[in-house]
Amino acid sequence: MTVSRVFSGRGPVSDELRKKVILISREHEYTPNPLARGLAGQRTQNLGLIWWHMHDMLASELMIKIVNHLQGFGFVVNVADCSCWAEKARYTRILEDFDRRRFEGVVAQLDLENPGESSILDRLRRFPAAVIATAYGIDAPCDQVILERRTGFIEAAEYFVASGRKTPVVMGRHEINQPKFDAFCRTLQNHNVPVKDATIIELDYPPLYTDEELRTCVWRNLTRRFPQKIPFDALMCTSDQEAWCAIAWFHSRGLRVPQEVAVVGFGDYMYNSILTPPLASVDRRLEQTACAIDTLLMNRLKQPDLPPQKHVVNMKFIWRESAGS
Amino acid sequence: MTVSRVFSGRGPVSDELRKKVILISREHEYTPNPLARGLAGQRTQNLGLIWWHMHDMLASELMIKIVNHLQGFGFVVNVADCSCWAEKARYTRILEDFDRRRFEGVVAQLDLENPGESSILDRLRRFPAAVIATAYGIDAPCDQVILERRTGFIEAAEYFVASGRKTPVVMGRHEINQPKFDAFCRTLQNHNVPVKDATIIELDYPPLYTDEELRTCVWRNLTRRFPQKIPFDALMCTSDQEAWCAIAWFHSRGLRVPQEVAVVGFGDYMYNSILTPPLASVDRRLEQTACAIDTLLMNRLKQPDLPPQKHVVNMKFIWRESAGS
DNA sequence: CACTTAAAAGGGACCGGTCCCATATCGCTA
DNA sequence: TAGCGATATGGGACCGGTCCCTTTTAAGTG
Repeated sequence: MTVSRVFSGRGPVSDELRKKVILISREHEYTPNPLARGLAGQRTQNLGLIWWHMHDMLASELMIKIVNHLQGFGFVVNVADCSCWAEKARYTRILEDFDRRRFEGVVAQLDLENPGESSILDRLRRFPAAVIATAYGIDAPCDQVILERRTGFIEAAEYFVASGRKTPVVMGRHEINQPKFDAFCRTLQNHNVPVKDATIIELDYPPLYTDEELRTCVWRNLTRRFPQKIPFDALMCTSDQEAWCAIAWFHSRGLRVPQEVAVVGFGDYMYNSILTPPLASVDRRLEQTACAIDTLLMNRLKQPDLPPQKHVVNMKFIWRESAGS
Repeated sequence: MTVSRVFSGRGPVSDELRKKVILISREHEYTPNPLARGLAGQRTQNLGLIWWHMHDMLASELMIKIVNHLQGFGFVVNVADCSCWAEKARYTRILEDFDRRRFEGVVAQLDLENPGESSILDRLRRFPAAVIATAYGIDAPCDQVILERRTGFIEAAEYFVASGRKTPVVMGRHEINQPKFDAFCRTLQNHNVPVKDATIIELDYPPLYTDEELRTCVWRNLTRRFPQKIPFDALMCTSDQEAWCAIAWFHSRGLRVPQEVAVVGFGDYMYNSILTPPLASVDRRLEQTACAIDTLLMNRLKQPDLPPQKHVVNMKFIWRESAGS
């Protein structure tokens, strides 16, 4: 009937009648039933958001920002979490459910590095989808925002060199950080700083860890590797936590930060400007990332046939006193 | 038709026919359409989760835990955020939308202290709802989990007294923390420790603040109030951030923590066991809170006519070195 | 004023389930 | 074997919209 035209906005209705409909429906507190709408037409005003693991500050903060933005566009956002890394099947099942529920679009956090994701990508392709990827140059058949973490390492390395450090090193878990280590080392080489085995300090804590475990791991590795004197004058870490642990260890050795060792963290989570010394870090650019995701998804909804878009967000070095001057 | 019976589980079907239906539907990859189901029956398998402001670590972590649990029960969770404190209208509008979409239940974070919430409560009552409340003894007509923060303050005060501190004080934003201050002071009095004006150090930073602003505020207030010697030997704070700022200030004055001042934070966010001195704090009991919410909501869905339930979660003092011994 | 043409309004099938009720099936007793 | 009740199955209206197509209305033209 005509009422449908008024509320959906498609099809011609005379101004006079439209006003009458609106008036009457307001009287009766009528609003279209979203379920019926979804069943008949295809617009459910529902979006899905699926995350590999939300228990991660980047993930959760980002999620909240995205939810907030998408809400602003009038969507209802359904959140799903696949915290078990191993369970690819669960991820797929959730996507299937999204499909059944006729969600209009999906925001997915995905590790495109992992070749096993292809079955997920297949399903994802059925929606207008925007993927947050941590991959390095992989072509997925959907829109993606790429979190380029390496820029943080490059900028830190450059800062170290520029401020006269002779022997910068980098520390972190090896498995997931190799590309960042490479970027760091390459930058040093580009500035004629020799890269040795000792330039990379590998940590071996598990993917899910307590602060206590992290602390023990950092102290153990540093103590084992450098029982006497430390052969470096600048340390880049893959997280702020690691950086704080390292600083505590340096202090326990009587080393001053940044005079004797410069330290830079990664992520810029919190407390960095509160504690002493204020910790230099790398800003994750959450706001930009969230905006990029939203824009990509909204554009895709408007123009489904656009070729896949790619948006790179470069994370940025933030100077604070721990980096020295 | 019979298929509906098989999938919905209500109504009698012979085993033979049931097997046949399942077999065939598997062949055709058939699964019931949730939208149609919601439209006809009333079970949408949708839950709503509405938060006053998610940009808050307690809120976001809690939300993630709850989403995770509820997912486990086969629900799809819709997340909504009303970050603007002032906008009560928005909250109500979102609840109306939940209603229209026939959500089966709602988890709501709400500040029951605020008398203006009654219109929200009215709407909330239409659903099976579980409310996370920060209120002190208010009776709402729905299930609630009450986050009892005061226990943390009471336990800290008791610890201070027991460990021989003579002049403990408490610090924080006045507006929202008065009940906690009261609990702290009352505990001191119960142990015959005199409470003076100086026992409460009020901070005046805004509800939304940067780390920088917080730091400045703490330093300014401490410096202004205690230009010479500090008249206390133990400090309880309303957040870990405040505690770290205070510790930094004490260090700048040459005071040792915990020897000359014991310090306890609140929230036990992160880094507390990594940094020096390890910071005593109060655990927010997120896991318990999330479980309580889930249980309450699931029970309510099963038995809608149960009288409103109330579950109190007591936050708990966590000893670490900064509290002294 | 008759005649074309476009815009506005309404009719009815359909989306894919659930639910009430009528009918079919079956075993059991009298 | 007719009669009965309980369980199984199928029919049809309905939930509340959208969309295609037809009919009505209004405006524009020779």
